[in-house]
Amino acid sequence: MINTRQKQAIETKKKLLKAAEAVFFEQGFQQTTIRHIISRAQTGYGTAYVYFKNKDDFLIELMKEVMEQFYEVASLPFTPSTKKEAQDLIVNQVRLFLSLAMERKEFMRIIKEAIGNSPVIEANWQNIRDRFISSITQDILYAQSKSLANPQLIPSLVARSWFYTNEMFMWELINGDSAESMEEIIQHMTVIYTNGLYSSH
Amino acid sequence: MINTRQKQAIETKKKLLKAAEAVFFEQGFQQTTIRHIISRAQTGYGTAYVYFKNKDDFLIELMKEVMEQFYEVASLPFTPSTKKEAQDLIVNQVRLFLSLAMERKEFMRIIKEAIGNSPVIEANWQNIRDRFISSITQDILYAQSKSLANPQLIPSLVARSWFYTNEMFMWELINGDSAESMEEIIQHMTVIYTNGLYSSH
DNA sequence: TCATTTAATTGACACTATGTCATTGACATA
DNA sequence: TATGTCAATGACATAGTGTCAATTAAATGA
Repeated sequence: MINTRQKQAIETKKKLLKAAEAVFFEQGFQQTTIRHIISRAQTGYGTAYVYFKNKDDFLIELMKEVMEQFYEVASLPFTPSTKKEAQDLIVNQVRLFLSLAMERKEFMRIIKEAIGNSPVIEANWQNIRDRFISSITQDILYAQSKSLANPQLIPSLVARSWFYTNEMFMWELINGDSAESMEEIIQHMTVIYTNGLYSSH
Repeated sequence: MINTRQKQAIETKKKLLKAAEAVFFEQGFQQTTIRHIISRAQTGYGTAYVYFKNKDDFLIELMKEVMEQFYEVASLPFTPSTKKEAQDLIVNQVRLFLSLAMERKEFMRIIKEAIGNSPVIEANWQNIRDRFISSITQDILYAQSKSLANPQLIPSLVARSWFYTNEMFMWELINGDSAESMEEIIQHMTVIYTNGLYSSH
């Protein structure tokens, strides 16, 4: 059912996407121009605009897969019956979140750069944030209902606090300017989150 | 000792700075062009480049005053002898940090936008981060030496965790998308930081 | 006072990038 | 074979940047 023409079109779009990814990695997002991309893809200038609205659009398409993976991590189940169990589940989710980002280090760097540059990509990232935060909010509500967590705290506020810390350490790790290992970071974040800096020790 | 010419020059630079600030507020950082600025300042196009290297340079100059104020908040003394006292000092510092940002709401929004756009401005902001983080690191070391804080935690890691939360809530408040009041946010952040989510209650 | 030097100001220019659109030509269709 | 369709194209209009030679007006000094 797919004729030569359609194959050709799909092929061209793929070529452009691959070229865009390569150029993004080599030059960064800001430095990349449409001309760089079409030159690498060996297509005419106008061809880029047949398949993509603009530079952002290339990255949005490339982001889709990673976005899906983040959404999966965000929606992991959380039904602990003890504090110990809760801590284990939390550590596990953080590890998945950070590992996923680290597996796509270069790509995440491009996304970081683009967030500050393109409102559409910022909105995409905000979507990921919102999914994690609402999922964590549910988790805290559950923990409160089981008398595991401090019932006086506002779940959505605590969820944001927790996610923001995770996100910032993620960017730190992506940039490679953390002196500590990922595991050390995970352990510390979790201890503070669950027990606090001034807890009994 | 200042002659007419020098006065003229200072006046022109001031005019440009005021114009830049106004245009940044009206159009945002990205949308603003040099032509917008010189048009508002009623100077020739080339004049902008006599006093400023480029658009970033305008904002860098405008940032200086706020940067100083952040540096002051970062270097507040911290020598508590009880946990209660520690908590009070922490709450106080956070309140000053968030208040300062909120007093300059529109300006902070511009800075946020520019951080993602200009590596130089990002570096400036990273400087503020670093000052806060190293100051908080010292505070934690002090608290550990007085047996107030968990001695097993790595101070610089905890400091980053704490500052990142503060920073992210600051941007939230700046954007006006927090449902909660600043005081609620401060209280929650501090409780989690010092006692943890799962602490005795 | 007037000629000369010095310095602030200027806009035209060269350059780079974007997004559009009329044109082209190869494939599909009858 | 003739005709229609659509992917591909690059020239063009537009918009922004940063530079620099020319201009203008103040400072200097004989």
